[in-house]
Amino acid sequence: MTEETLHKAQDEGARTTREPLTHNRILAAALRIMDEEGLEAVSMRRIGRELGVEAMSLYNHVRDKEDVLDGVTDLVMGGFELPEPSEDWENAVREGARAWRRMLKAHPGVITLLFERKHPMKTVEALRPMEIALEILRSPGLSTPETVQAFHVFGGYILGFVTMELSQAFELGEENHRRAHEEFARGVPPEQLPRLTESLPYFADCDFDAEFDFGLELLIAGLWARTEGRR
Amino acid sequence: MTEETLHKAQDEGARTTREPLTHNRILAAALRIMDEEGLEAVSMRRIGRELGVEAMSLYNHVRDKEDVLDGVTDLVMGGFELPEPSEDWENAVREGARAWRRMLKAHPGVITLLFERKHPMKTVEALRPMEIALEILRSPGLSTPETVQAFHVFGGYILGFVTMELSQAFELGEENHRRAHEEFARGVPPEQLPRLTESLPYFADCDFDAEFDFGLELLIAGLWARTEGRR
DNA sequence: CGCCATATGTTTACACCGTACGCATTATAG
DNA sequence: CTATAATGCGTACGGTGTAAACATATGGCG
Repeated sequence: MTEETLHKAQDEGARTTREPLTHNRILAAALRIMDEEGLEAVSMRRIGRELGVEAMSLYNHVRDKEDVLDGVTDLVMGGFELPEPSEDWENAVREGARAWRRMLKAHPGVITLLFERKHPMKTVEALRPMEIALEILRSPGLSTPETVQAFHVFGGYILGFVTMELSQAFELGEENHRRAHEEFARGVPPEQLPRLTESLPYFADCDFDAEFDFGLELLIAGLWARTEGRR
Repeated sequence: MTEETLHKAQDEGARTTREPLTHNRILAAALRIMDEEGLEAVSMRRIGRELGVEAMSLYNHVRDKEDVLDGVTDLVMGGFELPEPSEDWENAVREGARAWRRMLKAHPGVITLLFERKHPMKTVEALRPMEIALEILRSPGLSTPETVQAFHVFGGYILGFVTMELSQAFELGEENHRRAHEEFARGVPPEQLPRLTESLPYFADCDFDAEFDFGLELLIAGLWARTEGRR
């Protein structure tokens, strides 16, 4: 090790603990902000602050904000491990759907990233969950168009259910949740909206896990029945 | 009619064709912009331009932008006519679901308005579609919690399916659609993602109407079977 | 009619956003 | 060492929502 290298290393260690900016560090920071403060909180200035750097410095490692969001999408999807297709088709679909739901709830921002933007995913790893989902759905003998159809049906169900779930359970804390519901209920006239009125308590306090599984089982059973003659 | 009124009327007719700003005119303009240019195009300045007025003038009739978006939500939902509950439960659910899908596709922005914002709807008319949906679902003898469960399952399916549908069919024109899909397909390595590769043509050109009905029938049949003993 | 209060629209200004551009610093290559 | 490239920073422009002060016009009342 030469004098210069030693000196340099010492410099970095002593003078500046700040490690250099990186594409990955930027994406990680953006994901952290998105998960903790919501997608709308992710701004270039906010990411810069998170990394102790000015916003414009990010542009040395990233084309623009779109690029950041694309990267975050790939990051999340690339780290999403879907259970492998098994012989038990019904159980594979069930576990796959639950895994998708867990992932979407863990990173609510990716719903918007995936479905309200033109840009499709770019890396192979990010597309793997989709590949596995198609492989699972196909396995009981579905044709390719039928597989795509099943993907849209299951995918739509999972996506929409989690979206409804998140839109209702947004508040952080039981107390806020309860108060928000009570306040809403006060604005609903029972004589004009009887069904809504009687339903409100069950909207406020319902078992989303069980409800999700219930609808999921309907779809699985229905699709399974369609493939009766092929197995 | 006095001299003054005449004069005034003449003034208004001659000098200024511009009718006064109104809460409703603002909401209508916002809705128009949202449907034609997307939710992200709706800004106070853009609404003002649409009405030949400065942005700040809107604040004489509207609390803030949230208030505008709340109003647009109520406007759309208030004008949304859901088919009345009929004796034929399966058909009522089918037609209800299709009506929801049509509405969400006609006003894609309301998906975001309804599910990515805290503010619930305020007017009775805006809540009526939900009331009717609950009434329909309840009719074959479901308990109230079961009705809520069914609402989440059907609602989630409809919402998610339309979201997927819209996220894929965003491009205006057949040519763009085709080119975007071809470009995406070029980035997908067939040996690593065989299922995705074989599925891509069917993703690019699929019958969403038929696919939607397919999944819908699965849910209807499944739920109908559950109520077997109660009818 | 004159006068004033209220309602409505405008202007300006501030803090945020994404990002184009130019400069300063640092690391590396020749 | 110097020349070049990479990296971070500061400033600036046009966009956003909206607070505050101001201008104008309208309607009521003597």
